[in-house]
Amino acid sequence: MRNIRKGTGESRRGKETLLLILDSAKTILIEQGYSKLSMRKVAVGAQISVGNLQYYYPSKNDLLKDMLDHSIDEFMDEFERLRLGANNDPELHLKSIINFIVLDLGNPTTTTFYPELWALANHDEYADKLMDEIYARVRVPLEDSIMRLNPRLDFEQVQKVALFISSSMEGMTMFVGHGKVWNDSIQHMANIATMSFLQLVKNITPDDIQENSFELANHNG
Amino acid sequence: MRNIRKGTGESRRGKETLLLILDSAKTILIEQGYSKLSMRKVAVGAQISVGNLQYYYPSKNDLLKDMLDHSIDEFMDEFERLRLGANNDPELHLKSIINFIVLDLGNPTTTTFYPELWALANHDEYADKLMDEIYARVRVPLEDSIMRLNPRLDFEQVQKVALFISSSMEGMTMFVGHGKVWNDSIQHMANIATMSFLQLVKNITPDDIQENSFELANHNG
DNA sequence: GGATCAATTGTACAAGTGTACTAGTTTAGT
DNA sequence: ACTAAACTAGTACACTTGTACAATTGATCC
Repeated sequence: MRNIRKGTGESRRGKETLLLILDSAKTILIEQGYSKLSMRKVAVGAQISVGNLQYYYPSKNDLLKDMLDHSIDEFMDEFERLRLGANNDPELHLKSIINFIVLDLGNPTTTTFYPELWALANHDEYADKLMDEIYARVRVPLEDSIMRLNPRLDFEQVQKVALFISSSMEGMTMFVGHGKVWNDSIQHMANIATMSFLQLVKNITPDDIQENSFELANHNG
Repeated sequence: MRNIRKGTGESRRGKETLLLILDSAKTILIEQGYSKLSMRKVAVGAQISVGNLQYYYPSKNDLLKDMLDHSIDEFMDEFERLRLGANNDPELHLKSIINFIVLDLGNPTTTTFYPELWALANHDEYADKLMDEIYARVRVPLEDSIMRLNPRLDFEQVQKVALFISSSMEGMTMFVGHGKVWNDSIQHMANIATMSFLQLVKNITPDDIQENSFELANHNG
């Protein structure tokens, strides 16, 4: 709630409407996509008038910002809980993170919200900055596990392996997410991911990363 | 050009305008996102009148369909060329596919077009069907290589490993794509991907995939 | 029991939207 | 040269959009 009009949403009643608004906006984004998200629809969804909506969020952009913040906080809260209950064994910790993230893709909200965010980030500076922040935070526990499992890597290399693992999991969203063709296989995908990432982390050497590109695209056959 | 009005775009001149239209629409989708894509803007971009645009595409939806078809065909043509020049060695073939796809993510068009498509697929049936078709075709050469590199897997398992590899690469789009924070590391990411996927394909067993989920989320510590 | 400010409503407007429709111009075939 | 079809432009309409604004209700405090 950082983008509301100053001195607003401070009473109990005000806070309730604020949540109704954010919930309505999120629901519309998820069910209909950003192109169908309008102030009027949000107002209807929150069962308030357009004027009242504008009292809280003078512009659509202000609403969008807060909605993104709010939606992402919900995920980060859950993720933080997972971090706190971290296992001392880095391998088990890594496994639990992988399982958590991949299975979370099956959540209907996650399945549709994040692709919207990625598309938005290509044209909206705020969404772009927000994305960087979330995924940087998601990578932290990954980096920690990788570092401990493979001391040969320097931090820059650890970062890149963590980035690979994290982005790799995100990519499954469009295929194993809720309602997607391969949704039934989501647990199998989590298994493959676990096995694959663990082997990667244990066996990768600095040379594997730095290795020069071999020219294949041009002279193959 | 399957969704144009019947008996349209058959003269040389007509075909030219058709391409101008599709190009304009694609440019707007990439530069401004789907929410800003309007018939008027497309007409301006193609330097024709709205009326003329409607002559080719009676409805916005018809235009959208053809635009998606057309944009995807461009990628598939390139990809098909890669397939035809396939190496007999399945390992080299796999490597070349990985390198091609990952490095293609750095293409500005790819970077922004595909996230738009993924978001669209969550709310548009046609985009959803189209996505299934593209990625199924991308998976074919992957499945072929995997099958030859690891005969222990049955076809269903091969499919899942191919799906994992394919979706994994797509996930990098938002991080190493054009203009993204990690774009400089795109070749390193391709290296990690190559190393990781190759090890996965060679070493994975049917048991790794089928394995029951271990319960970690609930009782950790 | 006013005073003060948060919360809510309703209306209004300019700009943009998709699309229907009419009337022209250009092109190609005979 | 005539004709039919392909192509192009322009206008019009009903509807949605974001946002500005005035007016009213509600609650809280001294």
